[in-house]
Amino acid sequence: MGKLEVNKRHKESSLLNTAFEFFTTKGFSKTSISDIVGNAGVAKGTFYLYFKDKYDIRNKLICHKSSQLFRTAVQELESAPDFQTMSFEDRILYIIDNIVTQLAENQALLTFIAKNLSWGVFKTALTTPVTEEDINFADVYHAMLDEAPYEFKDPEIMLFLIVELVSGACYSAILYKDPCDLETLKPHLYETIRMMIRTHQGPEKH
Amino acid sequence: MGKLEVNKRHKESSLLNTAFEFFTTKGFSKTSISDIVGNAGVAKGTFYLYFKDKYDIRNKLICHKSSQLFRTAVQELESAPDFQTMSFEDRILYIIDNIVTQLAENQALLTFIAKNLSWGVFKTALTTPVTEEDINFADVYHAMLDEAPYEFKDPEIMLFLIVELVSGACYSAILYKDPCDLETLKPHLYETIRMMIRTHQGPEKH
Amino acid sequence: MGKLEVNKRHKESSLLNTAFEFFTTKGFSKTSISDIVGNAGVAKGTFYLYFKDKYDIRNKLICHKSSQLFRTAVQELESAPDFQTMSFEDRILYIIDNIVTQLAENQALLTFIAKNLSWGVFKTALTTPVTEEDINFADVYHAMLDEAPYEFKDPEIMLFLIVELVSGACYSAILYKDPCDLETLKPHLYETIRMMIRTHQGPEKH
Amino acid sequence: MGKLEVNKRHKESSLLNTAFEFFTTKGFSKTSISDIVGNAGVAKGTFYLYFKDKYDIRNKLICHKSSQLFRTAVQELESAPDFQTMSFEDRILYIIDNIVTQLAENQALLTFIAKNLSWGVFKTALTTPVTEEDINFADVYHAMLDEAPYEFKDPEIMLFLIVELVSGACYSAILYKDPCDLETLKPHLYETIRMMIRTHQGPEKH
DNA sequence: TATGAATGAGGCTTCATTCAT
DNA sequence: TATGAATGAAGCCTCATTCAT
Repeated sequence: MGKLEVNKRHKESSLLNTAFEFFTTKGFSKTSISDIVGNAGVAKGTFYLYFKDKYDIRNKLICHKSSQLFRTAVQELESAPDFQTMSFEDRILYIIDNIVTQLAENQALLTFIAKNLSWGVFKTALTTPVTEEDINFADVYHAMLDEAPYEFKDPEIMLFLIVELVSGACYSAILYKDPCDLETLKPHLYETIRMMIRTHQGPEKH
Repeated sequence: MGKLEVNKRHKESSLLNTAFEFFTTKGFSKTSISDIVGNAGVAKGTFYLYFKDKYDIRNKLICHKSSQLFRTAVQELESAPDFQTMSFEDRILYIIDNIVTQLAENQALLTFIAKNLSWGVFKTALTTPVTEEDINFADVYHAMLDEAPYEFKDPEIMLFLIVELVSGACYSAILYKDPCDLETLKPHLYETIRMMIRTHQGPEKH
Repeated sequence: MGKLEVNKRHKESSLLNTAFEFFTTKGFSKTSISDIVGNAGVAKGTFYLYFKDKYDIRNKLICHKSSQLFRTAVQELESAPDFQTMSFEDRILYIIDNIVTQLAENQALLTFIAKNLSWGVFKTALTTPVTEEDINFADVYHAMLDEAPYEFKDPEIMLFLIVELVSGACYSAILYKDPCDLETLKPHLYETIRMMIRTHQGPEKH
Repeated sequence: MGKLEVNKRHKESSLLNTAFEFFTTKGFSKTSISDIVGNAGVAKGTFYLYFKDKYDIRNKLICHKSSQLFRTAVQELESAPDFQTMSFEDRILYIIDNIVTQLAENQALLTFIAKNLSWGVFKTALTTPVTEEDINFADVYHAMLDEAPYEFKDPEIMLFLIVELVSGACYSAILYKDPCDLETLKPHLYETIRMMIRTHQGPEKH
């Protein structure tokens, strides 16, 4: 049993890895199932045992990869030396900066995620972990809100606006340095985010 | 009939119109050249006399359509009764609201533009008019800045951030009402934009 | 539940039933082994323990189903109140009418049998029973001939001609009401059959 | 123009001929489009310029081939030395015998037609000629009826019964010599047909 | 007996593009 | 300019069958 299970897991992740490789280099629509199975060392038909079609594997990849991104950021935040004393605002910015840095270092991933991300997929990704290691960012976010000394008005909309702003802005700045490079953009971006948070900040909790 | 007549004289615009129709209904990759030429009443080969390939016609459409969007917004702004007395901030928001409204009323257009827009294409679109009627929004924007009583720091970055925020946020709110519908989003969005503008506001001009 | 229980005990008949269901609804070539085993609640490999391949299960079904058709007809004939006094001709027509009625009420079966029947398969079906209940129609036919007061010339050819005529004619009349519906056809058909029998009728037995 | 037209006709008939060759040797379902285009010396895509799909080319072939069969039979009938003096019955039997002979000499054609013929397709085939040479057998049949000295009751049903009888019976006799070979069958078959005609014969025309 | 993951050939069809007219 | 027949690579997916467990 164990053997078979392991073998299956192995094939599936082999397909996922290969697909990611191709999607980020050739692009989704120019990647064929043949490309994937060929490099994964698996027969064509086998692909369809694990994924419904090309769209299915793409969605699973997006979920998995964005989840990883957040997991890494949250882990690093929590192991930061001054984590305990950081304010809500600082924590959010820490996470954002961490993710932005990850993306700047992995532009293929940025391209892949950005071209295929929508808030809907994103929310799913951060809410329903695919593998055991994937985290549920929604929970983390709420925990952060609970720890904050202030109430927040419409925290979900706030998060939404931040995510849209960051993802759009970074895409262009990182990949095309247009209208400016990432380092130039950061102050503007982070300043804007701080203000967005403050705007949604409500009264102090009693 | 008129249609045929017009086709004869303006095959190019007939192709553009038909392509737009298909791109917004079936999507770009599921639209074939056959679809386009068939409905445009033109032969296959003729397509290639006007456009290099499928990507070419798409890009031209994006440019043209986004330009139209801005032209309409600017025109309506300028014919607003209180135009003269509106502040820079109000004018920007007027334009944004106008465009958002146009997109909410034309979701096919929204889908088409959003899926294919990047800051690069966008800047091109607003800088290099395709047809004679197309405006150069960059010029308009600079004129607005000139008329403002304040200096602005990095006005291009400011515009960039605004555009990214608005386009991302509206896409989700209009098409999926997620995380909230457009009307619910607007106050948050516009408030954020006002703050972004103020943040970039410099000293009064002398 | 009963179904699962029964499946466990009679996987073969479960496969036969499911296959029949699919063959008569989707057609033979569009039915896959997956369809069959999936709905029969059996593993893929198990199929091949009972049948050589797809053709094998089809042939077994045809044999079984046509045998059933004749068995029912013969049973009803024999339990008819006036069975003892019926002439050979009447008995043959009784059987034919009974079968035609069964087929008219079960058009899926008609389609299935007609599309896949040939005289060869048919003869096998009526000669070599598959299950214990299946009858050997050849024996029944010869018994009927023996009881008749006349000799018959080439009775096998006669039967052959009748079967070909009936099967072809009914297929079209029942399924497509073309060139006429079944009830309109019957008088012509039965009259023709009576004449065919008389033509093959020889001298009275001594 | 002429040149192009001729070229097109050429390709189409090349495809038809090749398809017929494969359908009659390998069978319909085992013949692939690749087989056809490969041997026709045409590109895959070209196939779809002339036929909707495999079923389309099959139907066109059936129509054409059965029409040819009848055309040949009717032509030979009309050039028979005693044509003028032949009775209606004799003429029908002449045509049948001619067709049966053609099929006995071309068993591939017999297999192809028999496996794919239904009264519906058949009627279409004999009513709506595909090429200019194809005849309309319905017209011929009615002309023959008109010339006969007798009225006929339900002549269409009569023809239907004859066709079903002949096609079923010959298929088995020619291809499998089962239950007897063609020559043995003929007397029975033709005798039956004569009787069927007489049964449908009405009063003499005045 | 029973399983079901794996296979991989092969099916059908689409489509951007070319080129002779 | 304009045509549209022809191309043929490439795409996606299905499926009967096997075999290690």
